[in-house]
Amino acid sequence: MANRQLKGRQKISIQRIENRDGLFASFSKRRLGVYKKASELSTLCGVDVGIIIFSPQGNPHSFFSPTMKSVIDRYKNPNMQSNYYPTIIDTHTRGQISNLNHKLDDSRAEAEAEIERGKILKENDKTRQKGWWEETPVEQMNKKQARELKTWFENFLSKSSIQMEQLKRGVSLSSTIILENVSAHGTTHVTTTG
Amino acid sequence: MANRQLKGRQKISIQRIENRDGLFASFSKRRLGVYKKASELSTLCGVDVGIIIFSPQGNPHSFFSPTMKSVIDRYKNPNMQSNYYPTIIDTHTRGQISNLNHKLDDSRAEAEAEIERGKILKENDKTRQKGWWEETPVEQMNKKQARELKTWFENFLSKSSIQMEQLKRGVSLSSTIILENVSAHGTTHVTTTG
DNA sequence: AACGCTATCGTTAGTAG
DNA sequence: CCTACTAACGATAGCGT
Repeated sequence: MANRQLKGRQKISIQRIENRDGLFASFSKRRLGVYKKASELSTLCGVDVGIIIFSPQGNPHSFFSPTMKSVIDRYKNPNMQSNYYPTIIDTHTRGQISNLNHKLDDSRAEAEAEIERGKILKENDKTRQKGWWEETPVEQMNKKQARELKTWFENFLSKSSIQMEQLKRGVSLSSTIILENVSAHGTTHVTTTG
Repeated sequence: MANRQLKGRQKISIQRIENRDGLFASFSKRRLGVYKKASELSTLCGVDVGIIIFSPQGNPHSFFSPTMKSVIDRYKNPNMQSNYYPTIIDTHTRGQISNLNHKLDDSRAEAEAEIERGKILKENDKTRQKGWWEETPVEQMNKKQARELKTWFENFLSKSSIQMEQLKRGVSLSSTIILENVSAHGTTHVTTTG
């Protein structure tokens, strides 16, 4: 804290950042920013949100809110109260997480997952006022990612059932089984680095 | 402008909004806010972003940036310059849009699409500094939405090819054909009300 | 019920550690 | 790479039209 003559935020024009370090820094900050906005939207309005972002390196990151499971549950039972989820997620997830960690067979992936998870939890802590979200662990499934994304998408597909009917027919997959295997938890956040 | 004693923005806690009107208002504003953040992220960092949001009424909205087509193109040809897209999109899209309008056979959907389209274009106009984005028309395909989402997802799947390989096998679909039929354009924004 | 306004809040660029 | 800090910018809640 030597040079207390900071310039603070300056205006930038929205065009590709050329500086590599600056680009990665901005990507990290803004990716989380988008997630936060999305989670706020989800909580405020009680809606389902899914996001997929490819990093500059080409790695996929995804974010789901409130939950893949909640999407299905709510689809099946629209009258379910919204405060039904917190409990389910809170109790259901803690066990899930450690299970999932054991399922990760790539130790590097596991380490990364742990870091990422800690980051998000900390973020939650910083802005604590989210109800279920503030207690929501984050799941990392580098190895299971494809399955995850697919399952999530399937669920969304099934939600807009009528128009989708014909398309669903072309898509096999036992979404439910996969879902129950790998994800029955709170907001999901998947990152792959490989 | 009678009562100039506005309170301005007040702090809110992030929990479900009970007031229906307020909820819808917030949803509209914040959905666009998320899109804007996502488009900025996409432009600043040159990355692909896809978002799906279900409205409080259960209608799916989605947002893609920069483009489903760009995702594939970039996947096929990673060395392609980023300023390649603006031209393609600008010229390619204008024709696409009117074509798509003719394809809409539900007049209600068409009307809604037009409103939505106008809204986004106006939004673009308000924040003009985005390069290709400021010229990017928005496409509405209520009837084609399922196909769209699917195609987009397929493209993302194919991008993270190695891990996905086995899963892709379970998913048939001629993504490319569909893509070229209904979308070869700039940022895509799909909304369904039905 | 979408749009304009503006005070205020929340996000983030710039910077240092 | 991440964390912290700050100042500035950008998003938006609350109103009014």
